Amino acid sequence: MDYRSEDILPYISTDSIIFGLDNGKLKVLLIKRAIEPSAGSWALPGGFVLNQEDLDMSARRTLQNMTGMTNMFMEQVYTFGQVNRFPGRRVVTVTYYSLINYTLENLKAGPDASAIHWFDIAEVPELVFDHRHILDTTLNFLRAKVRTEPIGFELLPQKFTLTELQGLYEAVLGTVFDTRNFRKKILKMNLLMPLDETQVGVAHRAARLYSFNKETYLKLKDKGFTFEL
Amino acid sequence: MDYRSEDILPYISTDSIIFGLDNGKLKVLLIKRAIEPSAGSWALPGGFVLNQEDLDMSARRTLQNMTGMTNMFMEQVYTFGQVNRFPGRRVVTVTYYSLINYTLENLKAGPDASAIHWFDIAEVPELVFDHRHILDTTLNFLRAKVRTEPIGFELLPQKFTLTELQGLYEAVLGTVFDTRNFRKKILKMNLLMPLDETQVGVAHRAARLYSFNKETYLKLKDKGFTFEL
DNA sequence: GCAAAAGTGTTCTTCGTACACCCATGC
DNA sequence: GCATGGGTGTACGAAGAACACTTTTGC
Repeated sequence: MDYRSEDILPYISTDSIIFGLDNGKLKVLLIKRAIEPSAGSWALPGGFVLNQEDLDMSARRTLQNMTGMTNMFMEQVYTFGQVNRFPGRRVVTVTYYSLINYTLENLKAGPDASAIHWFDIAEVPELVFDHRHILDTTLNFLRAKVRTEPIGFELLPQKFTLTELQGLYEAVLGTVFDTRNFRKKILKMNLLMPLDETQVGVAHRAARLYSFNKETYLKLKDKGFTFEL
Repeated sequence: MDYRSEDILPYISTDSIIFGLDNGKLKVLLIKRAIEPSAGSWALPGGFVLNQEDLDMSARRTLQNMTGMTNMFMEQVYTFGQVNRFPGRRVVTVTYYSLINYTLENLKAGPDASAIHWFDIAEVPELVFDHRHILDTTLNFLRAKVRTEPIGFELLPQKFTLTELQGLYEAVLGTVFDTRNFRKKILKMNLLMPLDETQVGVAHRAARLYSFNKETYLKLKDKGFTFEL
């Protein structure tokens, strides 16, 4: 995790907005900076891009170092390059967001951070630089995207109940759906495989589990189908 | 237009995809490179970002130098940063697109270009580096955007006919609309002001002119209205 | 008067929305 | 047996899609 200065692109960083879902709440992963400028403040995880590294790889590396995960869902959002967005020098940052299956285990803060923490999206502390603006922009981007592409599933375990799915959309979009209409709509798309399994260990009627069928989605998409919620 | 090397960010450029509408055809403005690498090839207009210049300003400067226009509609699309996208050195490029009211007058190629030309979107020549990929990505972006935000008007003169408007959407989206349904839908939004003017100099019944009412749109948008075509 | 584009309504189908009760399970 | 969430259908209204003819103007 230590790089020689001749190995990095001095003007370009990537920052990542990592979303997770905990108990029907949308969460975002933040780090506490251990290095100047603004050591001790909360910030989005990120870092400088290496000379021999694609932008996407840079963002993936950040997330991989913290979570150990590879092959996670990740997309570029926007590039912020105001002259004075970063104190003391010019840094343009390319931002990515990621949707991961929320776990508290195995989070590593990394050498540049003294702490790492999941924050409820409604309780994010003050952030360094323009990171609050970046977060807001990304959240709007996510809200638009989640309604027109079936990416929400990335936040859930592979097997999930329809109630969990509805809760995910309610958390991300900040709205409430009618249960009957929501089920009707999502099931009519034929993207969900009903499994011969139900929840276990719940103190009420156990819900049927479903899984998202990505192959079917890709086939339907080719034929002109668009996911829309 | 000549900058000292200490005034530029050596790793970051902006490229612009400039769209215009000519006679119901979507066009894109390209330059012929006058400098190495790949002098003599067609390319997207662009250039390095200055040290004391926001990314948006860099893209605007490019367009301003070519057209003399200021305050044109312009939006960031995506940032391309593959290690080997540019020959010989690492350059990350932030791409913008612009929609302008098509004119052939006053186009200046600038010092880095030996020619400048509007190409029909279906007849774009071979482009340098990854510019073909950038153009394709931007075209997809535009197609998605134009259906959910009233940006298409930027391609038309201030006063236009409904037939011109329909032709614009058909050119951008590559589809055909039913005239009656198109008019019904667009007029019901109440975003168009019918003017007491009609076309002149046409060899058939003169069409009524309309203009887009941006203030009304912004008010409606605040109340939750979304443009959708 | 004819060529060329402007302008206009109705029907049918599809989709969105509103709404309330019984079911299965764990404790 | 009761508390908790799971699961289901129908009726109404709104919006989208299909479709053809008359009007105006320049030449």
